[in-house]
Amino acid sequence: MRISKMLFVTKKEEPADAEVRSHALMVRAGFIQQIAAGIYVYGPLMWRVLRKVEEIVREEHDKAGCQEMLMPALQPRELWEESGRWERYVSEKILYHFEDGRGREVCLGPTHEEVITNFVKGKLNSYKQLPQTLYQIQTKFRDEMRPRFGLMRGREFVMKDAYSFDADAEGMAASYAKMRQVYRNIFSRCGLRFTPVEADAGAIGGSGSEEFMVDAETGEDAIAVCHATGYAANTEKAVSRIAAPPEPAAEVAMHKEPTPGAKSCDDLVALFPDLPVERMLKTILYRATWADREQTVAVMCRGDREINTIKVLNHLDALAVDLADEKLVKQATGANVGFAGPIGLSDDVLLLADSSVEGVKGFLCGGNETDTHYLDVWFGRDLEQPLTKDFGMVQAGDQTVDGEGTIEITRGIEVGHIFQLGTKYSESMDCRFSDENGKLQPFQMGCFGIGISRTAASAVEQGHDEGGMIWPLPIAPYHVMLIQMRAGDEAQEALGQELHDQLTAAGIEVLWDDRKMGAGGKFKDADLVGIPLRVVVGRDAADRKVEWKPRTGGETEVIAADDVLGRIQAALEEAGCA
RNA sequence: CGGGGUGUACCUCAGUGGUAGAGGGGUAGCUUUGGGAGCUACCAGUCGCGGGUUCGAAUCCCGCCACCCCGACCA
Repeated sequence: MRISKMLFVTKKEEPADAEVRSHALMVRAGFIQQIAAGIYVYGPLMWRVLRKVEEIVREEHDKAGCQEMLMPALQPRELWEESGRWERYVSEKILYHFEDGRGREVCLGPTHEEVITNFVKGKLNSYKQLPQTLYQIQTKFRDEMRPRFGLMRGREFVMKDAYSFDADAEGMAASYAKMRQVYRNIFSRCGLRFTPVEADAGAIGGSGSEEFMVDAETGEDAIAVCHATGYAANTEKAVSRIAAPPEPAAEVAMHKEPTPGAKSCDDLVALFPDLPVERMLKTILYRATWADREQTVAVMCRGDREINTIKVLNHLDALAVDLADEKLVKQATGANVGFAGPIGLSDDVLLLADSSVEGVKGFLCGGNETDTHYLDVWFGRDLEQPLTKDFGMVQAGDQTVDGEGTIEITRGIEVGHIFQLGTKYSESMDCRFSDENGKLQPFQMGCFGIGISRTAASAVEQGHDEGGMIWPLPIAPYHVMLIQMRAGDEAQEALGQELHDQLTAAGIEVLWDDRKMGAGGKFKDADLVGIPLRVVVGRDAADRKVEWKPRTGGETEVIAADDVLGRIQAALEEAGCA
């Protein structure tokens, strides 16, 4: 394709509102344009990238026996009432919903468990038809509270979602394991560095779940990894083993200490320099919300640790667990914020503790009285140890639970998430099949998502330099950038055309910069757009010589025009997209 | 939804009460031609919207809207 005939518009200046490189570069290069918060136009080059990602996704799914289909984005309220998710999605303000012209309520699908479950109902009737996995690639709509980072978190985005149907839990686990491999293949083929991690299932529900994280500093998720043991988990879910707390020198009776203004552990460390922070126990207050009630919950943990509210939420099986506001803290503790403790809390407060408090002797904790803490407190002696469970957040330097390795915290972009749903939707929507004994059973379902547009953006987040984007060859908008130095030069024009035609005939996608403009601008644009392979037709065109100049790495090399095709084919093969 | 910020040309921005600006961009011409080249001329704005104060408002005040950033959800 000749650039001179294309809508190819780049900007010299960065957009003012782009926070991350992928966003800024894609806007500068004209790949995307924002039209509202979290809503983007995909330009011709972007669309080529998205189609390449989609094609890899399709091929891998089809190879694994999955069947592609397409479900509607527009969905009736009734379907969501059946699964019981309407209320929750509406109250969490995720769902785009409105009345149609006849006063019926509809929504734009944020996900498709309801539609697919409804679709297979009455079609998959027998265990003999199982297992099956169906998928689609489609635009999803979610009214994100905070869209950001360009395509990373949009309100409208392209997603691949797949759903598996099995007769029993073993079957579901097998379907899940198969998809796990499909996902590894997909992200590998896209040329991305990624880490599969154990994950929390969140609002989708179900048992096991894993996320696929593209390694990137700017990722929104923190992940705990251990290179020695191969452990990898989202910090929402991650577990670890921590060092035992230091023992007190002597057993002293519990007593109150004045601690004016000491609201945080830092303040207390300053006040009690001889007391290790591991022997200061924090008590954090939360408000837990269920569909029909609320409850104030206090969770204790060691001073050097943090609470993981997702673990608390899962333990309580609540809809939400939020940090208590000042008013609630005063009501529960009778004190200002910063002095909550386990002793003398209001009776209606549920007290829990993270396992980090186990074995802590002679500790300091809040006094439930402004400017007061208790010192030298012992569980068993001064109060009973509350229900203790892992409610903690892993920290860099923790041991893995098996004690075989050390955890470090890195960041990633969640591009895929796979779930074992179990019977959550098949039960609620009464979607069943007949088993070997003729008994009706709900399907064991799995669901599997890939953010197509996010995957594309994450490739840029992972591949860029000061000059611009660096696309992995398998998903680059074109395979090769053919730069013709001077428009109008006869030898260059002829060789450019010859190469373009030859490569195109060989199935290679060529972006041919034949524009009448200075060399500087062409090179800058080539760097910005980031086509990984580059051929320059310039002053040696009459001798049938060109420059081989990949986007990154390596010196510029003068090669014979006749060798270009071979070079490109070798590069394609090496990148696994031959 | 809470807290903070910004809205001026297609883009990036300057402009603190007195005739709306610069750079980039686009168009035309001449010169140039290996890392965003030079000159000339031209194009381009209801200063987010509504109200108010004032002889006079981009500028001051009030309201609204949009976008961005920081916190709770998710691909």
